[in-house]
Order: sequence, then structure tokens, then C-alpha cells
Amino acid sequence: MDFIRARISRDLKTGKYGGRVVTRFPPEPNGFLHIGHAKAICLNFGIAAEHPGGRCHLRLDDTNPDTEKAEYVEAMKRDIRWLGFNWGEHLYHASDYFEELYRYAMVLIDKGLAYVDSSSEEEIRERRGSVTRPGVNSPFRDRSRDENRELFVRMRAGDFPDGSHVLRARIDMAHPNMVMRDPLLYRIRHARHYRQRDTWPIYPMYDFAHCLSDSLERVTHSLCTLEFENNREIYDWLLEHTDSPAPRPEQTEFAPLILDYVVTSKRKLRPMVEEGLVHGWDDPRMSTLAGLRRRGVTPEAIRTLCEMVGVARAHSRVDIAKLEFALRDDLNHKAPRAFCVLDPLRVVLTNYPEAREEVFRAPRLPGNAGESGTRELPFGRTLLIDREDFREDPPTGFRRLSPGAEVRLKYAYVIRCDKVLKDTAGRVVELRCAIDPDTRGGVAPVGRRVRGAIHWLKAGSAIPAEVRLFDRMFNVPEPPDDDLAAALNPDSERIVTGALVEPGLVGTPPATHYQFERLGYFFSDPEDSRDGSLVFNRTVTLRASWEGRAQRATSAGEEPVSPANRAAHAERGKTRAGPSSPSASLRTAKQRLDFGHLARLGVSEAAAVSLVRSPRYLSVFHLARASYAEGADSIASWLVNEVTRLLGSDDRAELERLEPAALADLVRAVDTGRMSHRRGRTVVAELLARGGGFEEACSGLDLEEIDDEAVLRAILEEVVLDYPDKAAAYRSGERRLLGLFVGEVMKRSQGKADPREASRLARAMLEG
RNA sequence: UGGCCCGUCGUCUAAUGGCAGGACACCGGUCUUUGGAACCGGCGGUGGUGGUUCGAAUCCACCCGGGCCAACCA
Repeated sequence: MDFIRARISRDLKTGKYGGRVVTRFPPEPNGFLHIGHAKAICLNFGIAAEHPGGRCHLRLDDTNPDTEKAEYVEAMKRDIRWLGFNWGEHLYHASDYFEELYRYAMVLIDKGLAYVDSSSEEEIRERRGSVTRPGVNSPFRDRSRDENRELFVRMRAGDFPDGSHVLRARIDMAHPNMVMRDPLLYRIRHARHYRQRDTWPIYPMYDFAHCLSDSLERVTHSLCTLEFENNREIYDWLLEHTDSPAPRPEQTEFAPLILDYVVTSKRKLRPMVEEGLVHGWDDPRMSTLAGLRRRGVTPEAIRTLCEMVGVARAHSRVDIAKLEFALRDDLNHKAPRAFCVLDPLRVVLTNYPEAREEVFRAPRLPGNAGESGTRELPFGRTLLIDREDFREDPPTGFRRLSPGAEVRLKYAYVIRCDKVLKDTAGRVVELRCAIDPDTRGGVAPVGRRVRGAIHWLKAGSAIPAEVRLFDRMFNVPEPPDDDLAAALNPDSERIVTGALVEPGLVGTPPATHYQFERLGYFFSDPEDSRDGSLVFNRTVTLRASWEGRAQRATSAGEEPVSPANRAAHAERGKTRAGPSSPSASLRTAKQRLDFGHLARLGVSEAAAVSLVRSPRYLSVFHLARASYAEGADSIASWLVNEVTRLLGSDDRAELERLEPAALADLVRAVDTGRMSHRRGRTVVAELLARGGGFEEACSGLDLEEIDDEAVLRAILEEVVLDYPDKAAAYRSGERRLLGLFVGEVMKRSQGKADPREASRLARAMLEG
């Protein structure tokens, strides 16, 4: 289970949202959905479908009138449905919330948390500062409530021109998170909105509209991609200060889907369409869902890809081979087989009578030979094969046709090439071959081994087709934003006009999948293919074959992992300037002073550095030390290692509750051997969760510890008996397995065993 | 010279302090009327250094590496 689903299960368990699971997919209708969106769609709609009563809203995030169009909304709905998801009645538009949003803005103004800034765009930018430099306050920041109110009302009334005023949150211009430096909430834009027409001269910004839209829809889990991490702070701030109802939606970020050699950004895709680098949003080379669909990629394959990729927070880049795998896996069992010759070469069978004609049957799908599952292939004296399947000078290992060699014409005969005919330019124009009548139906007599099998068509019976061969659109894994055109693969679209397909394909309707045997999966173009003139798009080749592999190794882009690359990888992360000490990272004089002091008290460097950075910890440390002076290092260690750990993982733990004297008593008890370290942890958790003194905490806890050798030995023997192979592995040197045995003892004793003793005994038993 | 986030086989991802596992890719084999499919096998990983712990991929610190943030875009 991924971390988001785990989080939702936890919320379900704690009842945080009363058992509700509401997600949303919120695209801005300013372009077409692409494969990157597919991940978000699968995640949001997938999660909703997994929970009874779960919902996923489709919300068009249409707050920018300049870029949005109804046409894009329709395309998005079509693409989501095609992917296999349904929003039911939950179709929403952020623009429908403009009135409520406006009222929320008024709430902030009334609280003195928002103001109208009349600075110019440049001034605002300048005063924002930079990532390393704090911003400065706007001169309009301290306008009165009444003035802000009046100005904002007039902004809405359309009294002001574009850019003359904005509404901003009043937070902190020196905030380390740039997003929090008085973010813009509203801007004036006298533009026609595709839905609201001319109703509004002001439009809310993303940060303002998004969290409140989520809240208005009672969304529980607002999932977005990693680049919005910084925005989570304003998301929470706005919900809190507009008094939005609890329980509030929670934003969680996950890694976007990034594919090698593929552009997944509407910002990059749009210019490609507008500048004519491609034929449109649905160009089969495009990563848009419309493009993929037109190419023949199936929704099942895209969903499988998303499952394979998973959901995590680590920045990742997915190998396109994963999509190809999912595609072939899907198409393999649903695409009927057919013969297609891309580059015809004439073959005349010298020992086959001119007048003779046969019809062979071949399975539509492999392993399916029944009458209804077969197709008919006419055969005659003159055939066409693919030029690629003949080599006058075959490389070693070549299994197809060459002078004097034999090859199997699938489902027909084994033939031998006797003669090669060329034109005056030396180009091969015809092959003279002989059939072996004993191999009729393509079945070779026992003991006869013919390695190669090729596809073919009977001349005169084949029907013409246009075949479009697509390759990756870019030559580099990560095309640069600024110069997409330069990264373009000039051979990404190869149109073969003289191809031929078997006669059974006459009248193939648009949008039909085939596997052209030995060539790949193809899809009749949904737009351009018609009865009299078939057009097929190559969806994906068959898995890299002998020749495919050789080609791929030399083709653009691929960079095999060289030993040098490996070495570089291994070197990654090594410290260049030699080992540096943690204390060298101390920045302020005060920290260095405190550090020196702690060091003199005997506190280890690692612990001291941590304490010095946190005044809260440091003060607890000093107070605890006052009642256990000789335990300075131990106290520091407990504070830094154990208390931090609990504070990070246990919601009930609060540093403020910890009484320093209780900590001191605890540490002393462990130091003197009165209590084991493990029990000490249990106690410290209690002190953090409930407070109180050391003895008091102990008395409320079951601190029983089994250190009786006979009891432990008995448990251990049981464990060894249950894991004989692991015991043997341990004896033969797998020392890491000790953890398994000790862990089992801990489990079986409900955590009461003394692990130190158990570990000692386990070692003795297994080694002795 | 800021804040936040992230580092597990080549790639993606599990392991919630106790056996580092799966998928894709790659390599090899069996089979085969697709150099396909299927089946079997193999290769290969916790960025580094310390610390805490009986025990660390997991907790702490530092270092190294990567990403995001300075639109009146989302």
C-alpha cells in the first residue's frame, strides 16, 4: 500500500472525517490532459472507488480567463471517461464559487488579514525579496479595514483598470517560505471568462481558490504533485483564517509521473501544437491522452503503468519500457494477427504452377485454431515479402532468406532462394525460389529444422495501406523547456505509403487493433483511415528482437551503463574534503559557545550539536542535569536520540510535558543498571505522553522483564525449531539473522524478554 | 548566502527498529510456424561518515547528491 492510502486508512481508523473519503481531480482547462495527469486520475478516482461511499470530484480549476476554453473542458471529460473513470454527478467548476470566494476574501479583510495593494506589478515583485533576501512591506500594507473594504468592493464593481490594484493576504514579508510573503489573492482582469462571461472583473489566484474550493466541496484528501509542497503552508493558513469548517481538507503531495523522452507538461505541449511541430493535440506522437488513444495505446495499459509505478514522494523518472510492457501485455491477447508487408520484394516460385492457387488458414490469435478463429491467406506463384527479410550477404546468425538458404513462409511452405534478380542499378528486384512440397501448411517433416519464419502476401490479392511508423519524439530523455525544437527526433514519424496488408483487412473500421506479425501492434487511424484507403498507426513494436536490439544500441539517446558511469555512481555522496565534524556546521557564536560548554560537561559531539540547535531541548537538558550532574552525556543522549524519536512518531508525545527531574531519575536508573534501556524507553514514552514523576510513571506501567535464562532458552529453542533453515544459515555465517531470532523471542514474549540476554543466549545456542 | 522536500538493484517500488522482497530492463536456458508470447533461471541495491540501540534501509547528527520556491499562472 502506498503512503497516501496508508494515511487514508489511518484517518478512517481514527474517524477524522467521519468515515468519508472525498478526493478530487482539479485540472485547469487550458490544454489537453497528458499521461502525467493519468497518474493523478488513477490515484484520485482509484482511491474513491476503493472505499464504500467514496467520491472523486472532477473540478475544473478555471480561475484564469485568459487561457481557458470550453473546448478543453470537453476534451478532458472525454479523456477521463476513456481512461475508465467516472465522476458521476460530481462535476464542479471553481468559477461557480466566485461569489463565495469573494465573501471569504471579505472575511480576511475584516480580520485585518488582507489588504488592497495598489503597487505596480514590478514594485510587488521587487519588494518580495528573493529566496535569500527578505522582502519589504508594501506602503499600502497598513490601509484601514474600511478603506480595504471599499477598494475591494470597487475592484469587483469594475471601477479600476487591469493591474491597478490587487488583494493580498497580510502575513509576513520576511517569511522564509516565499509563498507566505503576502501572497496575492485577487487580481483585476477585464477579460471574458468562458463560463462566467463578463460577470467578473476580478479573479482569484490559485492558492486562494484551491483550498477554499476543496473546503466548499467537503473534500477530505487533496492530493497534488510535489511542486505544490511550498503551497501547503498557505493552503492551511487560508483555511484556518477564513474559519473554514472542520474537519478541514488536507493537502498531500506525491511525485508526478515523469517519463523518459516524453514531455509531460501542458506548458511545453501547447507550443508544440501552436508552432506546428506536431499535427495537433491528438498527434499520435504526443503524450496527451488523445494522442496516445489515437496511436492505439489502451486505457488498460495506462492504468497498468500507473499501478506499476506506484505512488511515493521520491522524485522519480520512469523508463518508457514500462509503458511498452503494459501495452504489449494487453494487446498480445486482444489484437488479432495479420500480415503486412511494408517494403515489398517480389518472390517467384519457379516450381509452383502459374495457374495454381491455394488458400491457407492461419489463427487470428495464437493458440486459437478453431474454424471461427482463423483467417484466410491466398497463395500463388508470385508473392511479396518484406525486403528486410532478405539479405544477399547475411550476417552470421541471420535466420531469414538469403541466396541458397531456406526459410518458412508462415502457414504455407518452406522455400529456398535459388536466384537473385537485379535491375541495372544493382538493386534487388526479384527472388527466384522453389517451394518444398513436403512442407505444405508450413509444417516441416520431423527431423527437419527451419529456423526462420517470415510473413508474405500473394501478389495481386494484397490490399494497399498507408502505415505510419512512430518513434520517440525527442532525442534526449529530458527535453529542455527553452528549445524543444532542437531536441526533436526528426524520424519520429515515418510514413510508409506503399505498404500492403492481407485481403481479410478490407473494410477494417477505424480504431481497430491488429498485430502485424513480426512487426508490432498497429491501430487503424480513427480519423484518417477509411474503407477505400486504410491507414495504420504503429502503436508499439514487438519486444526488441535480435535486429531491434542491435539497432537500438546504436540509435540516438541510449547510453549504456559504462564501467566509468558505475564508478561515478559508486563515488556519489562521498565526502570530498575528508571527514568533517558535525560541530563545524554550527553557524552562530552562541551555538559555538554552548557547544563548548556541553563538551566540557562530557557531552558527546553528536548529541551536543543537536542540543545546541534547539533551545527547548537545551533548557530541558540543563534542568535535568541539575539533579543528576554526573549523567550529562547520558541525559543528552536520551534527549537527542529517544525523545526526538518519540516526538516525531507519537502524536501524544509533547516535550513540554516532560519533567526534567523525571528524565534525570530515569537516566540514572538506567545508568546504574536498575532498569534496562528498553524499559527506559517505555517509561520515557509515558513521561512524554502523560508527564509526572519517574516513580509515578513506573508504577502505572507493566515493566516486567523476563531475564530468567531457563525461560528464555525454552522460547529460543522453539524459535530455532521453527526456523531450521535460518539457523543453519546463521551457523554458516549469516550473522545478520541474529535479529530474526531475537525479534521472534521478543514477539513471543509479548515484548517482555530482555533482548540483551536473549541475544546472548541465541548466539551461544546457535554457535555453540 | 534562505526555507521546504527527496536519496533502497540500471529504472520504479516494498520492508512502519528484527530474514533487504517484487516489477520493468538486462543476460542465459526450455519451448515455439512471430528473433514474438509463455515458462524457468541468473545478474544486481540501502549515497557517505559518525552516533543511539541487543539489533538500523528505518531513529539522531553532519557531509555529499538531487528537486521545488522570487507569475497579477496553476
